Amino acid sequence: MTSDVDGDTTELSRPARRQAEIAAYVVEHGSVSANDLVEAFGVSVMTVHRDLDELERQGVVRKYRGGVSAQPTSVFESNVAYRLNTATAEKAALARHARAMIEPGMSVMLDDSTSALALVELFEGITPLTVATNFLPAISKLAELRDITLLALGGIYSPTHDSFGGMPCAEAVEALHTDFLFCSVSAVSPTHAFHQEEEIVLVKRAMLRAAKTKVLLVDHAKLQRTALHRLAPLTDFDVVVVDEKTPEDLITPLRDAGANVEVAKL
Amino acid sequence: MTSDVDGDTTELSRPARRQAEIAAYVVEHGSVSANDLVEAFGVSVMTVHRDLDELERQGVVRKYRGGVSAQPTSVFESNVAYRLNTATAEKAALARHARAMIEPGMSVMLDDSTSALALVELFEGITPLTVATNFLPAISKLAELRDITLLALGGIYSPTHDSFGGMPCAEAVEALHTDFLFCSVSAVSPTHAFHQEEEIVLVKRAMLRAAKTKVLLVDHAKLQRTALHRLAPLTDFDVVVVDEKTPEDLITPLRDAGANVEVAKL
DNA sequence: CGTTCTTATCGTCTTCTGGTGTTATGTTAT
DNA sequence: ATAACATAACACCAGAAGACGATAAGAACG
Repeated sequence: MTSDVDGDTTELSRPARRQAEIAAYVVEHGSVSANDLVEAFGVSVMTVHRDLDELERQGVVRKYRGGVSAQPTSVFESNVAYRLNTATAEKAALARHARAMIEPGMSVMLDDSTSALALVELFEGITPLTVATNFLPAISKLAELRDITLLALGGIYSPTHDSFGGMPCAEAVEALHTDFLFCSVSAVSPTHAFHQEEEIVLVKRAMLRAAKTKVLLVDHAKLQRTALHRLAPLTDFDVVVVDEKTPEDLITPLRDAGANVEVAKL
Repeated sequence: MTSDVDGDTTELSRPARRQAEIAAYVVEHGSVSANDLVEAFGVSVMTVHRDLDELERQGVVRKYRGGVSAQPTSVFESNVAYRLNTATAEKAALARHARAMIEPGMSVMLDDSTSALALVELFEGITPLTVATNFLPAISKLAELRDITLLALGGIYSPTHDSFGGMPCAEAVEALHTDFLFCSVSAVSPTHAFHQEEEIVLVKRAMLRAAKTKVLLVDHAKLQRTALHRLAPLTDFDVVVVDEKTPEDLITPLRDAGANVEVAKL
């Protein structure tokens, strides 16, 4: 039996999904041998090793002779493959809601979040548009679109996030000023937004400074989690968008704390 | 009959090749109708339009009702699809020669040239390595490689070159200093390197300032052409690599002018 | 020195998407 | 209004790449 992390199991190719599941399995067990995984997932040793190689490349596990061990769960949680797997329907709803705010001719900044990626899919038709992002999948997609001015935010590539970061990226952000920022984080308390990794926080903070209207996209799973680094108070965002499945009693505290919460329908 | 721009017709997918040929056709005829192209290339109207859309996106032609017209040939010549089509064997040889200069642990900068792209293919095995580039195909490829620190040089995306440029890019370059720069240009005289587009020149100049050892990759076709903007004297480059097919009487003038010319074998 | 684990290489299979034409609908000119 | 042209929306096909396992060669461990 495979340990199903999340309810949602659509989207994403089979190997990628299995890799995410293996990652979860490893995190859960601390450390396991290749043979354990062969049994648990019913694939050949070779395939297991290939999966583990990829996960190691992304920085999620460490390989040693005889098995693998998990890295701190923080990096697992910010792993792209994992994130792509979770709450895709909710993210699509958030993206549609965000899209409605954008008018042709505007400039938009996107962070390296899968929610932002969902938004990119909807850009065709709101042209012309200027989009700045440090997220490689988003960059690749936008490069193929007409009538979109793409401003890539360079920096040091992170295989875990599939995006660019570090000081070079922060500097690139600082040179800009856009109408909108759409971003997401890994955890949201009633008062603040949080993220696990300091490097990412660095870039996100810069982005917050570089945009006029700041929008935070939050699927309801984020509201019950916590993470290490405090990114910013929710009142720093002009809008906080949550999905429809968010229970009322989680929304109220946000509003009480002064956040401007909107609910994305469907 | 299709107008064959260059002797070489390998590499590159069929549609991409046809698009390059269509582009050449349009440049030659100044302006043509879609139906002309249907006859000339033996494909359906729909396909012609799709090709033209793509070429327009790249900035190579302008569409209007009833046909298309050519843009200045300079942009045609710097079109990626076109460049990928030319002298692939020579570029591979140049790349192999360049590869031999690189040792594990070094930092390398690449410009948005197809010669540089050929070099990327050879990077596996020279790890660890730090690579900085503004060329999207190179970035995508490098992102998948292990043990390579990828530093993306962001900026404004150019569909024609499939790379990032402008001031943001130049600034990103200025913040760096690498061991090597491998770059190429569109034309080389006995004394100078040239390029058609000012924006590109801006970035390349910055790159020249940001690297310790500067290597210019030149396939022999470049030696008989000229272009608008003077980029730099050849003596600014530590090495100028030419391919084996270059006639002696084209190499001698370069050496006489003080360039350090090396010939890439095979 | 053998055992266990890992990697390399090959062949097969499948999946998928890129490329295309056809038909139908929309748009712009005259 | 109608003809010419452009786009949109299917559906099809093929080639390529991905995914996987079996086997064999290689490396680390005891």
